[in-house]
Formats: sequence, C-alpha cells, structure tokens
Amino acid sequence: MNLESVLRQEISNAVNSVFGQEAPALQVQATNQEFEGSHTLVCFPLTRLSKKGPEETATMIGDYLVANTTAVSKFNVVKGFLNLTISESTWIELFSSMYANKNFGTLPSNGKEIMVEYSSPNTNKPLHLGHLRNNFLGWSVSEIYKDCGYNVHKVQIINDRGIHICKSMAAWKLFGNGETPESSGLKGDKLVGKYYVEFDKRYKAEIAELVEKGSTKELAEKEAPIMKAAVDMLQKWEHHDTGTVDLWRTMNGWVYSGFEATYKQMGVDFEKLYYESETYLLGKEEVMKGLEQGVFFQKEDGSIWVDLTDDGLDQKLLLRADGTSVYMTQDIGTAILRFRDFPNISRQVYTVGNEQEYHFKVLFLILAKLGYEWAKECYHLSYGMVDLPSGKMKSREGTVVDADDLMDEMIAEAEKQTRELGKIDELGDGEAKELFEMIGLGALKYFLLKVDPKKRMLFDPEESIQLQGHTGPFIQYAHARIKAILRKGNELGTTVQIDDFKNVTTIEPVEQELLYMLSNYESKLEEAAREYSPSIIANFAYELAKSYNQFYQMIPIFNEADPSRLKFRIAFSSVVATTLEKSMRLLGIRVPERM
RNA sequence: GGUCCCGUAGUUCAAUGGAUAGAAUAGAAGUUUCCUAAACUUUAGAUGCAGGUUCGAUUCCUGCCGGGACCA
Repeated sequence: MNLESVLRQEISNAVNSVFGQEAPALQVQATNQEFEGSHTLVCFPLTRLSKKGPEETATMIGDYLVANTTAVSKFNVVKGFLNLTISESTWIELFSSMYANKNFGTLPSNGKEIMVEYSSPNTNKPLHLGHLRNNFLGWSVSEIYKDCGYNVHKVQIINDRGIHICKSMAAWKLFGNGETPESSGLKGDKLVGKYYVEFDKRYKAEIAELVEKGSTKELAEKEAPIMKAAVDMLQKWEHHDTGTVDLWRTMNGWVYSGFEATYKQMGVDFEKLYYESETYLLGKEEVMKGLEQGVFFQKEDGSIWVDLTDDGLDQKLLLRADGTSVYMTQDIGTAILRFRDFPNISRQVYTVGNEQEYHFKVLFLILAKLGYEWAKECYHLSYGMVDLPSGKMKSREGTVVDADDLMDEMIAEAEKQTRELGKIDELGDGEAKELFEMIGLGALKYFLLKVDPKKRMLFDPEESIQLQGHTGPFIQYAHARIKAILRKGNELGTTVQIDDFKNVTTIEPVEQELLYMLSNYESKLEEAAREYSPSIIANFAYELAKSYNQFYQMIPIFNEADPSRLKFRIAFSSVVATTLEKSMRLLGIRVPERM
C-alpha cells in the first residue's frame, strides 16, 4: 500500500464530488515542519475549478476528506495549503503492511530488460578518481533498476586497441628489460601505465633533441624514433603480426588482472565485457553499408563522413582516408553487436562523462539514420567531472588521483579514526579489517554518489576522509545503533507479532516523521531510476538516519511501560534498519552490525 | 565562430513552479547515571546581475557577467 497514491485518489474523488469536475494533476508534498500534518495539497491550481479563493477551496476539500475518508482525521489550511493529518490507525495499518511485506522496497518484475554500460577504460592507464565516479554511478543505477523490477545487464567496452596501447608496448619493448608484474611487484595495470608515462617522457626528450638539431617541431613529432616504433607496432598489429599480437595480448592481460583486483575492491561487477578489438571491424562494415545506402558520403581523399547539418550539428568523420577507424566507427559496431547479443533489451544506457555529450548525440543520430529502431532507446548517462582543489586532473602533470591509492587511503583513515575512538576492542583482526573497509569505502562511495550526477563536483582529499556529518559512516553508525537496540530487544526476549500493533493508539511526531519517510521509499526508488540518480537514494538514506537519530535521542525505548508500544518501536526500528540496508546496498555500501 | 552545462551561507552539497530557500562542515554555546557522543540541542550566515511570464520563480524565457566542456 502506498499512502500517497491512496491519498491522491481520495483527493481526486473529493475534488470530483465537491466541485463536480475532473481533478487536474494534484500537487501533494510533505508538510512543512512548522505546521501540523504530514501531507499537503497545494490548492492554488484548484481555484480555477472551484471559482473560489484558495483558503475556501482548501477548506471545502478538507471538510470532504475528513467526513468521507478514514485516512484523513484532521486538516488545517494555511493560505492555499491544505495540511492533512493522517489518522493514527492508518499509520499503524500502513506500518503493519510494511512490516509484514518481506519484499518491501523491491518492486515486482516488470519483464523489461535494459543494458547499462560503465567503466569502459583504456588499457594503457590505471583507473583513477573519475573512473570511481563512473563505476559507482553505473553500478548503482543498475542496482536501482533491478530493484525497480528490470532485468539489467551490466557491461563495459574495453578500449584495448589503437595507438595508445602501442605506445606502452613500444616503451616496454625498448626500455623494459623484460619487466613483468611478477618481477617488479607492480600491479599489471600500474606496470603498463608506467611504460605509457615512460613513452611520453622519452618522446618529449627525443623531440627536443631533434629540434635542437634543426628539425621543425612538427617534423620532430613524426620522426621521433619511439613514435615511429609505436606507429610501426600499430600497423603490424592491424596486419596480425604474431610477435606484436602476442605482446599486445600479454600486456593487456597484465592490465586486466590489475583491473580485476581494482573492481573487486570497488565492489562492482559486469555480466559481459566487450572489446573494441572485436567490434571495430563490424563498425567499419556498417559504415560501408551506410555509404552504399547513401546515408553517408565520401570525400575526394576517400574519407567517409556523415552530414548532420540538418540536425543542427555538423559533418562528422567516420572513417579516415587510410581506412582506419575512429571512436565513432567502433561505437557504431559495439552498439549493433549488443542489440544482437541481447535482442530483448529495451534500452541501452551509456555511463560516460559529459565531455562526450556531443559524441553520443551524434552516435544516436547515426544509428537512427542507419535504420535501427532502438536508437531512440539509447541514453547517455552523463556525469560531471570530478575536480581537485588544485584544478583539473591531468595525467601528464601527475595530478591524477589513483583509484587503488585512494581506496587504500580511505580505508587507512577509517582505521585510524576507529582506533582513536577505541571501538574495536572486541573485534578480531579479520573482523576489524573488514570493518575498516566497510567504513572507508562507504565514505568514498557516499561522497561520490550523494551529488547529482549531472553536476561537476569537487573532491577535496582532506575533507572527503571526514567521517562525520553528511557522510556514509553517519548512516552506517545510525544503522549500527539500531542493531544494538534490536540485540537488546532479543536479549530481553521481546517477540513482535503484527497483532501487537493493534493496541497502539498514539504515535509521537518523530515516529510519524519516520513512518512518512518509510512510506515514501518506493517512490524515491522509482524517481531515482527515472532520473538515473543514486543521489536521490543517498539523500533519502541520510534523512532517514538523521530522523532516527533524533528519535533515538528523544525517546528511551526500553523505559516504555506499555509493552505493545515497546514492541511497536522495536518493530519500526527494525524496518528503519532494513530500509537503510536496502538503500545503502543500492549505493554499493555495506552496513556493519556494529561499529 | 557554433553547440551544451554550471553560478545558492566562508566551504561542500539540497530544494517535481509553492509556505519563513534546507543540510553538512568551519565559527559560537550546550548535552554523556538512560539502548553505542562517528550522536543530539541552540546560535549566526546564501539564490551572480537586469528584465519578462503569474496568484507565486533558485527553478521557466531573454539579455549580460563569471566558470567549464565539446565541435571544426
């Protein structure tokens, strides 16, 4: 039972009988703290129907609701706002149904399938802070859709071919002395990343040297030996040269095992991985087909383009004159392949930074022009960049924040603060370690997910390790305290039956506030899915935890003389705990039993 | 040159066109006989500028200023 939708229906009926007209879209919102009531109907828009002032309109509806419904027991009118007080029996009934419903907070299957792509790294560099926002966001949106009843396929596309990986390969071959992850003790992705940096360093030095000898800068950029080596490798790779392909495979293998460890720590997973080396040829085919069909056109130099000037965009290159593909070519191939692999998906979501908005606009247009019906069901889940206090992250300037390092730092900080509070006296080493991870990663995930994805956000390492205030650990802590209450309830042998609630006749305002929030959880879930925004869940969980803390402070549960009230409070504490667990799970944050 | 995004307390974030714009931090002042003080209570502090749309604008529209991204 959803209280708000029941209310909407009742109000709709009321408007119908009082004013004799069909009610328009109703504005129902939470009642402002300072007024009595929990739900408020905004009556200004209804004055057109009633042909009366806002106050009178509100009063008429209020009178009708009190007289003709069981849910509304009282009302008051402030200006055009009709504040409704829900009867206590309705609250109890609502709560009983939530308590009895084992699937509260999970919507039944709707038979729809969607695909969510996220992460999608290059194989020449380790994952960094931006990838963390991407992964947490994509993973969380997937889980939100699952709880909304969708069958979700999590995938990524790995950019495993091209000049960038050849740069790492060239540097490794020339200067690596056969170094491996085993011999160096470095994670595979870190090792390959090291040679990517090495390439850049050598390349710059070689250019400088050539310029010194009188070459122009442009020529030097082409003639630098290490660049020639990389380009040579790319050509050999495209012609399936065995040695080059073997090296490529080996080095990518190192990267994948490194990534795997990072994903494991992040707590994200994928159903299927796509590799550009396996999709770019399909992309080329599709471009050639499009050329035949006249969707694309060829320039004199042989390059292939699409003209999007009618759509308010410009011309876009799809295949270079030398026949090599660009990102767009590969993405065309990948999209088509995915709809072949999963014919039942009704939507494809791309979790990619907002600097690629133009790219995806173009991609979806091209797919539509190629005649693919599903193109309009493709969605770019775009998110803002993560800024550092020092400015933008730049790998060349060494101002990237490495994903592994950051996670380790967060865990170490959680350990430090937990030890300072002296909270781990009873825990074994294994349990303590697990707790530090839950807290450290919880803080990090919450920090990155609480912000509206569309918005650019600031990551201040100094402030982000804070575990007080509007943070993940705040919610984890509130949850742990509820668990302590439930444990004590158990020790006292308190058993709760639904029938016990029937004897409860009054509800405190704090309790009502919590019930109101709980009753809204499922609509928040739907909203989060609709908006592709885990931040809605994150903020919900925070508000719930905060309200519970206030309740916790105000009302000493075990001093309650009335046993049915005690049971009621224990029961609704347990629903708050499971709802917190549920919403935090959607963010990928685990909640400890104690902390 | 063109397209798009963003400007809210000192700082980091909220606010389906609705009530006196919410939190958190940092600042000031309090609360530990009672289930875990990573908590709670009190206090001070903000919509870039100028117009427009209307009962009502942080939100929608126009212009400007400031920050960012993308396309050739």
